[in-house]
Amino acid sequence: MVDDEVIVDIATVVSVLPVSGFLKALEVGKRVYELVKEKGWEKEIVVRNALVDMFAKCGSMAEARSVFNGMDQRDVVTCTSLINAHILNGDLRAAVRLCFSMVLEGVRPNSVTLASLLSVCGESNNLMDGRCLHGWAIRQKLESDVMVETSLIDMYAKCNCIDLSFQVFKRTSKKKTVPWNAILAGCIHNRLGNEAIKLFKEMLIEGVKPDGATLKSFLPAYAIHANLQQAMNMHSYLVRSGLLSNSEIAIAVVDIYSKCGCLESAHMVFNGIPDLNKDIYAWSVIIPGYGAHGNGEVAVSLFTEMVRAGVKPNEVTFGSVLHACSHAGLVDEGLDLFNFMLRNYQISPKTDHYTCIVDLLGRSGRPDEAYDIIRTMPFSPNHAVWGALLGACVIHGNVDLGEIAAKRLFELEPGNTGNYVLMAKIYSAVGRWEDAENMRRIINEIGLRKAPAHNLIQHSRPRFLFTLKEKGPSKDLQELTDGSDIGPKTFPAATSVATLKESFLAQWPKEEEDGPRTVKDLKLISAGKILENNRTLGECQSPLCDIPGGLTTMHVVVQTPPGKDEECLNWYRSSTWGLLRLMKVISNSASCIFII
DNA sequence: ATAGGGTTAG
Repeated sequence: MVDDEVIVDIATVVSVLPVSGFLKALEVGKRVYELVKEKGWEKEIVVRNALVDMFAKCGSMAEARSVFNGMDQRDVVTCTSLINAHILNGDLRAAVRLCFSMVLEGVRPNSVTLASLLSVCGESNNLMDGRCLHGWAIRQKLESDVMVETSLIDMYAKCNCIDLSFQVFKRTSKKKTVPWNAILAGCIHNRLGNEAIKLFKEMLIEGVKPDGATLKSFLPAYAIHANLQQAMNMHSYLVRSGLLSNSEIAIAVVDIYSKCGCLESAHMVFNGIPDLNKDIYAWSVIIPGYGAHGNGEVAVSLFTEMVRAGVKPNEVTFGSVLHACSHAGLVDEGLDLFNFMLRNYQISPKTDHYTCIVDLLGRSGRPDEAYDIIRTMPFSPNHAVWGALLGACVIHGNVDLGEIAAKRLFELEPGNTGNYVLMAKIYSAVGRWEDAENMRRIINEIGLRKAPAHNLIQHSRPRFLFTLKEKGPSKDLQELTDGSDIGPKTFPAATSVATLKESFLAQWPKEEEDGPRTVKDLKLISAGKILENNRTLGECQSPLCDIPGGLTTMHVVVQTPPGKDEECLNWYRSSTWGLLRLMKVISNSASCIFII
């Protein structure tokens, strides 16, 4: 366009900058910046926003910052762009800090801002920050935004709190596809296959149209279930609806048939995928499919086929093919592949790879070599690696190595009686009855102590910052936040409790008479500590609370004049304190608890 | 015409 002397306007540069960002084409972006300066468009906020975003997406934080700092006026897009840049850099703290300074500058975050922050909380399993942001969303009155709801559902599900996802989901309008997709994906993430299938049916009944993402989220439900009849029903639905021509969906079907143990059908669907679309993910479904069912030869030949097709194997693929080898006892193939991985791909083997090799060598009657591998591992072997060696020793009746492995396993998994069982088997096999009896005795002792089994799934119940016992939060809030604190607000950190009480009351406009009269009680979380009358009550674990500049969360009980609760409340809601939330009206005499 | 939620592997 420029070369052809077509007239370029602001819309042109604003359209081309996101493309530069997407392609990480920094040089192009810089040329556009030159053009912008030439034309004198730097004052335009849209243009500068697009520039900030472009530089950030190209990984050039310094230039993004410099454009940002040079702006005399910023809007929510400017800030969100830079927040995303911080997230891209893996710096959530910086992102949140920016979010709060944005509020101080008078720029209100919107659903897009929240969605970005929530999404990173989910990815990093950061439930604490996620909950704080939820609270913040409530106070910003953004919690009913469908985008925020979707992000919340996703965040809670990724933090393994599917119950909270459902609570948010319950409140959505249920008209749009995306929240459904989020809750379906959340169920799958939490391995709730039945629940997902039920929801999918509900979705159809409600008349919500499933899209490609819905099916991609939902199909793994059948892999969890591994019910062949149901799987075939779904398969025929996908054929009839034409959705199977979508390769990603076809790959999901391959996985379903593999999990159902129906490799013939799995392979048939796999063959139906165009070669060009057989990416690393497709191969990573079919190879372990054969591996899991003991057909190592096919798994290895598929692996070879994949490499020949020009798809570069990675850690995962090597893991599956090694597992297939160890499962099928293909010693030479497995060792060859292990060396191939080290030599040709510079992939540093992980614990799973070592487990396979130890298992392979050990079970094929080469336990000494297996032990050599363990000794030369670059990191300390975990229970799986020692377990593979112990298992091999059981097969071959190798007491000495068995004892070495068992000793480590007893330390690593003190509650796992299975290791003692295996050791007892070895002793029995070689006629060391007393030692075997000794193992049996220990197993009983462990049973009596009721030591937690090593493989018990730990439920990740949310830990609360604190709860208000006798004056619990109101029901609707409890439903959403489970009674826990819902997060910090911007407020000077070093303020004393007394000053806070005063300033709280001072918010009420002088000309109004019927305002809150006294602060009955005030609890404060400040700079990571929960304080009451300057005494530390406990640690606040949210990293958001010790952000420089000061963030404070307060619980306040205020005495308001009879009949004036609502009025006082509404005023506080719209006041400069702004981020205020009523927890509970204690009695008719109108004392209230606020969380700020 | 600038920011953007749900979506793949062992």
